[in-house]
Amino acid sequence: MSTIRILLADDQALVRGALAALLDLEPDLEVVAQVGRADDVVAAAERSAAHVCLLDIEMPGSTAVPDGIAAAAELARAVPSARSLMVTTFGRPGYLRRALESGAAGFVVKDTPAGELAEAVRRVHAGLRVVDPLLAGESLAGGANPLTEREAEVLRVALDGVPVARIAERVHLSAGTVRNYLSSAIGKTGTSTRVEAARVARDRGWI
Amino acid sequence: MSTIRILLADDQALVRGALAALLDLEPDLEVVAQVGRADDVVAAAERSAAHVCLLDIEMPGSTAVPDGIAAAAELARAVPSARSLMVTTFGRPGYLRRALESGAAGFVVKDTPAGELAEAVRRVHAGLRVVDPLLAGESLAGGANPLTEREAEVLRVALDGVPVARIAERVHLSAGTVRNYLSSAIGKTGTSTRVEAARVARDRGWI
DNA sequence: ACCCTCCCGTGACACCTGTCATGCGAGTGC
DNA sequence: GCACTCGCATGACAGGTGTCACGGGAGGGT
Repeated sequence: MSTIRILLADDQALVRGALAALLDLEPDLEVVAQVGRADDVVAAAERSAAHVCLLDIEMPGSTAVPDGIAAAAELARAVPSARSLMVTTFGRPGYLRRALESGAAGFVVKDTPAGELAEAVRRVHAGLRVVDPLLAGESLAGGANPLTEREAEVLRVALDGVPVARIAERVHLSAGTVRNYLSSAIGKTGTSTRVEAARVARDRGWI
Repeated sequence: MSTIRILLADDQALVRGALAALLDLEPDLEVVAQVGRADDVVAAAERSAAHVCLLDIEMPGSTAVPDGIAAAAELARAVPSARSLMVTTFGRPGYLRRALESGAAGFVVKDTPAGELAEAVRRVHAGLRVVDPLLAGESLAGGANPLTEREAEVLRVALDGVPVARIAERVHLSAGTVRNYLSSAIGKTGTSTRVEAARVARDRGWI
């Protein structure tokens, strides 16, 4: 039986190398490529003919492919023979939903015991879906994203606490309009300031 | 020659297990304990007679030992035979300074190539200091922490964007006093809102 | 006792923000 | 055409926020 060819994508070289060491302990697994940027994934997957791609979500990239979820979407389109297994620090419900919508075959958080990773890779390679059952429950309970595209846009900028005027110029809207969207988002999130609203929206994967 | 006994402390089980796999590839290194909380470090280090402790900084813990830096300080006090090597995601200058002040013998970021970790462990075990040279430069350039203890305290709470009134009750001060401290911190950080101030203070390791 | 410093609080002011009602133009469907 | 929705903008208001000057009171040193 031939080995499963794995691509590792994580921006932290130490974690990448450590995961490679962990997976290479398994005789049926072989790490054939490693990248540190989301926009390098597709090319490396093609070149290495990887079967399974372990993708971190929080990873730098280009504007077109800014993170691991976007990389999974690109991969599903460009290299359909490769299957994506998301490996992420944060178990945000919205991450899971967006990852599965983007064509990922599996989703594990970095809290998972190390021994289970190899098994997750095998299951993904076998065509099964692998999803943390706890997280799947949260994701369903959380419900859909109630924010409009504009609300999400201003919230993303509001995350780092800049004044409304600066949010307005970054998104090319008037300050008054920005305040309207923020007010609406504050209502939908049940918070009382724009920064609180932005933080809960991020934690729910809404932005 | 006997092996170097290593304790691994990282809250993410997968990363912990992967680092263990990486280090166990080296014949002279042996991972003898693993913990996932800052306040478990000292007991595990004593029990396992570890020589070198790899400590993640961002790690949950008790109020007395809230993170990896506090664990390093406790370790230096309670188990002086064990030496600490900090391994962290964020290369914030203040982290480095605080870690060294707390008695850590080394400091590497998770961007480091995987092959260098084992060497860092050996050097720490040999009594040398290991510090990322790039980070060391930044740390010196950054200068000392200009914030007073109170300013740092209110900024920590301000990080998540809650209204001033809620900051005031959490730190047991009047709202007016909180606004005074925030105003001072905003001036020292060169920002214009409390959340911006809190974020730059955090990124510089001031809080 | 005296002065001095430091921490905390208060009050006042201008500005920023969150909320709400309203309006205007560009589609869209009938 | 007409009504309708939708995205964006405006204006007004109350309350929150950042800034500043000032003051009391608890140590600490002499």
